This record gives sequence, C-alpha cells and structure tokens, in this order.
Amino acid sequence: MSRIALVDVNNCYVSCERLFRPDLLNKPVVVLSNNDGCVVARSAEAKALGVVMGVPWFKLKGFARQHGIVALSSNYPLYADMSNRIMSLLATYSARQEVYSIDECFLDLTEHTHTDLTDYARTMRLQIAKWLGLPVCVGIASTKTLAKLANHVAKKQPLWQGVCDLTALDKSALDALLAEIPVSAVWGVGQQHTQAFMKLGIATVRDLRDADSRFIRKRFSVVLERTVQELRGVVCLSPGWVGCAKQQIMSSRSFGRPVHTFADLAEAVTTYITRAALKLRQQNSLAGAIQVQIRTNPHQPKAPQYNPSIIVPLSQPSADTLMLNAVAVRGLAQIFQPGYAYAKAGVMLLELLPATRAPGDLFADLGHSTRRTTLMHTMDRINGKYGANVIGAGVAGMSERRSWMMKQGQRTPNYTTRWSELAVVQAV
DNA sequence: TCTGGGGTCCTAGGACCC
DNA sequence: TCTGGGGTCCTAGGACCC
Repeated sequence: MSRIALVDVNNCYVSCERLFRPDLLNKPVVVLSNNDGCVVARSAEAKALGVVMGVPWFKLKGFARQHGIVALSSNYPLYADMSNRIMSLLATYSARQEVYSIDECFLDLTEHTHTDLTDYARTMRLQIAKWLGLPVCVGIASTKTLAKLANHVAKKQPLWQGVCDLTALDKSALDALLAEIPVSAVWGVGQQHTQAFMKLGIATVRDLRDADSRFIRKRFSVVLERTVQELRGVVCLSPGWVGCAKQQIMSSRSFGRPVHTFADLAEAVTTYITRAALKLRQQNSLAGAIQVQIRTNPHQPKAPQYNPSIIVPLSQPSADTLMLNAVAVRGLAQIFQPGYAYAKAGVMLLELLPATRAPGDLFADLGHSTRRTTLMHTMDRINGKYGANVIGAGVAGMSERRSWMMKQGQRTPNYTTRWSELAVVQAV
C-alpha cells in the first residue's frame, strides 16, 4: 500500500505576513487579491467573524473597520520566497515530492521505514515551525484524494493536533469519520457536483465512496469515477513527482483603471509576454503558439462588452521575448476594437515543448539565434539581480507611463527578497 | 468607484478522411 | 422514394483546484 502525505501551510499568506508583523498575531487579518479586489486569505480570527473567501473588498470595508480587521495587499515575492524555503525543507523528508501549489506539497512516504508516520509528521511540523515560523497541517493516506481529505480533517478537528493518518485507522473508525464529512470537502467535488449529489442522496464522503462507480462515470465523468476509486484506496491520480514542465504558461492582470487605447494594451501585453517568456526559459521550454486575450469589465453589464481572444501560431517554436512579443502584438492588433473600456489583458504560451527537442529551422541564421539566446540569458540575469523589468522589450514602456498597472494600497515590504527592504531590528 | 491569477483535465461537436 | 459508418484531429468551453 502506498502512503502519501499532503503538507499544507495554514492560512498561508496571512501566516507569511505575520512572520514580519508579530503585531498581527491573534488579530483578524485578510490578504487581498491583485488590485485589492477581493479576499484571498483569512486568519482564523477573520474566519470566525464570518468573512468568506472571495468577498470583494469594497463590500467588506465597512465591516472590516467596525471589527478591526486588518487588510493587506498580496505580497507575492514574499510568499514565493517562503514557499521555496518550505519546499526545500520538506524535500528532505522524502525522495519524492510533488509541489502542488504555492503552499502545499505531496510527499511519498511509502518506502519510509517509520511505522508510526504520525510521529514522523509531528517532527516535520516542529521543524517547520522552528526554522521558518510557519504552521502546517499534515494528512496521510494511501491515495492523493484521501491524503487531501486527511489534511482537511487535521485542519478542522483540533483533537488531531495537525496530523491525521488515515492508514492508522481501522475500518469502522474510518467509516465513522468519513460519514461525518460533507461530500463537498472532497478534492474535485465543487459546487455543481455537490448540488447534483444532494439530489441523488449522496451527502457525505462515505456516501460517495460507496456509490456505484459505473453510475458515477455515466452520470458525471471519468474524472469523478476516479475520485470515487481514490476514496476507496485505489490509486488513480498519477503523481507528478519533481519538476514537471508546465503545459501552458499564462500571464494576465486586471488593470488599475479602464484602458481604451491600443498603445496601452500593447504595453500591457508586452509586459505580460516578458513575464511569461521568463517562466518559459526557466523551465527550459519553447512555445509553439500564443493566445492573446483582452476583456471589458463583466461586472458592469450595462457597459458594452467585448471579450475577444486569438491564438497565433509561431512559424518556429521560440523562447525569445522579442519574437514572442512581436507575434503577440500582431495578434492584439487583429482583435483590438476601439470604443471599449478594457479591464484586463492576458497572454498564454501554448504548445510548449522541451528546448532540446526543438525542430531545426532550415532557414535560421545560426549565429543570429545563438546571439539571441545569449541576449535572453543576459536579460534574465540582469532582471534577476536588479528587479524584474529593469531591461525589457521596447514597447513595455517605462514604469511611470504604465498608469494601467494594478493598485496595491496596503502592500508590506519585500522583507526577504530585496536588500533595500529588509526588516530592521532595533535594540531598545 | 471598487469583484484575482494561474493552472489541469475532460468532453462535445465540427471538419475532414476513406 | 431511398443518402453509411467509422475513424482522427482540433477547438471551445466546462468543471475544478489553490
């Protein structure tokens, strides 16, 4: 039987902020999405006040003031840096790790010699708390879906003290536990499925586990059938252990204010291409096509709506920012219509393939392409050292012109990634 | 006034082929 | 009057995740 752990940072963004703002401990705190749009993370105290995930900040503002809720803009460099630290530390606990998101990873503990994995996971928690100051919960089970569920239990039920190992339970204890948990807590079961399940009398995790899997496949999909199997302990979700290359790379942002002109949109698209192309080179891939999308604000249904997108194939797979940018701006020109208030733009790099498997271009000037590769490499290094966008493609515009950039009113400093923003300790 | 960004996987349906 | 069947490939869109 395989044994898989899912380790997950509690209220990740809030916990990261509290590392450098101990004054926020025990206070209700929320972290907002880009443009300070809506709530994406809540402290336990904020949850207790009834603040729900995803609520728009402008609707919460008054309530927040009344109840002393502290709201912070999201500080992704900080979260990404803490994430890297925690992931490398966790990698020492298993030879096989799958980083699933910024704040959680799976560890394969099948080969582990400890019989008591709960003990092992407690050690993990303690070390992470001591070295990084972040609280985590650990769920352990025989499949990824069950490990997610175990993690849910570890978080929600205090008596587990942050670690829940389902493989240590006997059948009746497991049945009783699964019968307590609503089916909506299962990984892969969202709102739509929950509603449909209710009508079928499937209310708890146990109900779903014991449902007829052929029926589930027929009525829903093969995806949900696999979920049912995984709940029974049959491994269906193949693990993506260590650095799997992404299949698509996206970069998009809502604007800080409505944008009307082609020039501003082109500037934004160039900025996003720069970001996406960097990620592309970091995973050592080439893109075969680019999708460009622009959209008006869907929350203003009375304003004229226009949400076009276009996929432009590249004549030759590439990771060259300037080349990708030229193609993207050409795509933008094809879909752009004047007269709309655009709220967001984005680019997606598609048809990715490993750089080593690139088909040769019969007509390529090899000297030229080598120089371009070196140029990209140099650009990445300079931007890595002095901050993103020190060097970029011509259309990207200097920062003072980029008036469409997102709003972040309450951002904390880059405590761990910029020398100039290090926390200062004063002896009193 | 103000509603995120970045992903995965699957399905249905159309175009096209013999 | 009567107009096949089976296959592939591609794309758009849905559902879900954090």
